[in-house]
Amino acid sequence: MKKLFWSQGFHKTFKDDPADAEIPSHKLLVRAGLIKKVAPGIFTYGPLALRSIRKIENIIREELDAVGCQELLMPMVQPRSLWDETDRYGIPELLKFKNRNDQDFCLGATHEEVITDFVRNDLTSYKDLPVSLYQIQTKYRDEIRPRFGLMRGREFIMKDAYSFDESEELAKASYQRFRKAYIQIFNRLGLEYRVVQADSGAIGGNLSEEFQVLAQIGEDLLLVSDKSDFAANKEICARPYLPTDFTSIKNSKLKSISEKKSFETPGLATIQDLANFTGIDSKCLVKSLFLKDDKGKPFTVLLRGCDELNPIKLKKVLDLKNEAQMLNDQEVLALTGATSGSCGPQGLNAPVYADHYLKDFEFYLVGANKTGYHTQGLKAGVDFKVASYSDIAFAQGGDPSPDGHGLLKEVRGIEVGHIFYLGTKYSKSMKAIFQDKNGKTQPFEMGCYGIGVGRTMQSAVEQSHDDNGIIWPKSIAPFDVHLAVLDPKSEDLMAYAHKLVDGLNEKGLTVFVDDRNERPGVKFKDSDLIGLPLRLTLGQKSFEQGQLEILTRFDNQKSSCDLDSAVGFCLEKYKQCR
RNA sequence: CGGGGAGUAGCGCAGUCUGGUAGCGCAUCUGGUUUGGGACCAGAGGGUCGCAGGUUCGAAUCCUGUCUCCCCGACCA
Repeated sequence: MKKLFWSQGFHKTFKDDPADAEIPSHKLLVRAGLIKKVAPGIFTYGPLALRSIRKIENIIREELDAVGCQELLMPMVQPRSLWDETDRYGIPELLKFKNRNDQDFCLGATHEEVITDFVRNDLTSYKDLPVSLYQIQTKYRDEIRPRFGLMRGREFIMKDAYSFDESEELAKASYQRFRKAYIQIFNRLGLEYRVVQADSGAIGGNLSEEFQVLAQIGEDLLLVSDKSDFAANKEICARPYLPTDFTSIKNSKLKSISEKKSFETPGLATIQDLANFTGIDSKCLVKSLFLKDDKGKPFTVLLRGCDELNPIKLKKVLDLKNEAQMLNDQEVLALTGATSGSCGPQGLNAPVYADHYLKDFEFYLVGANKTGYHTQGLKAGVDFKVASYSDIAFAQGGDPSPDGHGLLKEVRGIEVGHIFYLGTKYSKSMKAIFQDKNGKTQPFEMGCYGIGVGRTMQSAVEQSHDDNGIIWPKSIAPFDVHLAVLDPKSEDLMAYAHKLVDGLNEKGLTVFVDDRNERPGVKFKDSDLIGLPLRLTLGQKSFEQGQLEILTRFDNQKSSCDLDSAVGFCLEKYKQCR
């Protein structure tokens, strides 16, 4: 549809913010009538929202088609049997149900199983590779807590793509092709974003990047270099080793901690307490954490006092199935004989894993394993054994960038895209194999690639709005032009409006015409709220003077032109829009 | 699941403490006056006050139970 006359269609806007919305983009999408909640995390997309979604989808289609990816459509309802093959039916996000024959099904939360099943047995030769396929489809994930409108929904539109290759090297080449296509896509969408290193999470694999739209309300914490394009999700951001400056020990009232002795430290519970008590900077102190692995076996983790344990890094270093759990107070007491705050690594029946920043710690000042006491002068390797030194703490803003260029700063992002190299995780468990050049059977090397379509739309709104409403990037605006006809009862005016719309349509611009019997103020407010790139105002007064007024929404600048040359003028103005 | 808050007209809310038979703004409909930044006047429609039970002459209001929604956290392919 190239044009829409409001009085003939259904569209509703609202003055009040919805009570359940917290962030601007959510409020604006609801107020502008684009989306309406049906149940938590489940929305109806109104006609205008759908137009924007279709534009996003089409940009995705064009760029993926350009790299040889084929579109298909998989079912939303999936049989349990497929998920049992990969042992993923237990994932709590799956919405499960039975049919009348008591057979188990779930709603598609992702489609690795279905796509792998689609190609196996039919894609059998290396000669047919590489293959990549994508779909744009509604997914359902039974999120614990949906929020922020389309940002974290239960039902959401997603583009998911999958690649199949004959070797790791070629799979990684496919990954890079998708990466490039994604960059094209997000550039065309007009979003401010970063490509960040990411955790591959439960989906598996070991090469993974996220496309993060930068926004204050983003749920993800990112670390980005101020000097290079390095960026990583804080969850996994590496932390280059740096030696610690120990001068605060000399300047403290202890002067030195090399002499081995215990002393009373009543009531100290945190590292900050100990730092205040001793006058030593927390970065020269060591915190001892006590955790247990999958099997409940306890172990000790040592970090600098100023650092925070990163459970995802720890999980990888220790090759755990799940993230390690902290011991509770009773368990700590049972293990160390002291209450937490007075515990250390020495003399325990629990292996010790230390952060690599502790490598140059000559003497440790830690809890004495006796409530209310600390011990100084302990030496790693003498008083306790360290199983490994590795990077297990969170990187933070101000740390050096792992790529050696600049310092990291913390920003927030909305994950709108995610690309993974999967390896053979799914192809192996589902026996999806092909014959290579030597006639040997091999499992496919796979990759998977997602884009949250609705989330992308809302991210654009989050990134581009003002107090009065949305400011659509023109690449995804529901219509290109908002034509406010102030006096729709005037036949002359409406006749001109029709002519103008036809002229604009001919030049490829789509037009949303506000021809309602409303007062001008209402129309201006609604046009600001809906936020199409160009607003044309057609009123009786200016019409009689032969003038048409034009406002570019992105900078709210007004100009006007002769009625006769309006189409050309609009085209010029449209070009200036972002 | 833990902690907090809330369910009253399509939307946003007051009324609940102190029980007396439901109200305001927006939206909707009718008539009129208006008409370049969310108009005004007059009138109208629309609510078993989340649900169930109890107390009471009488319950939106008090008691018990239950369901749902929102926020913070845990989770997140």
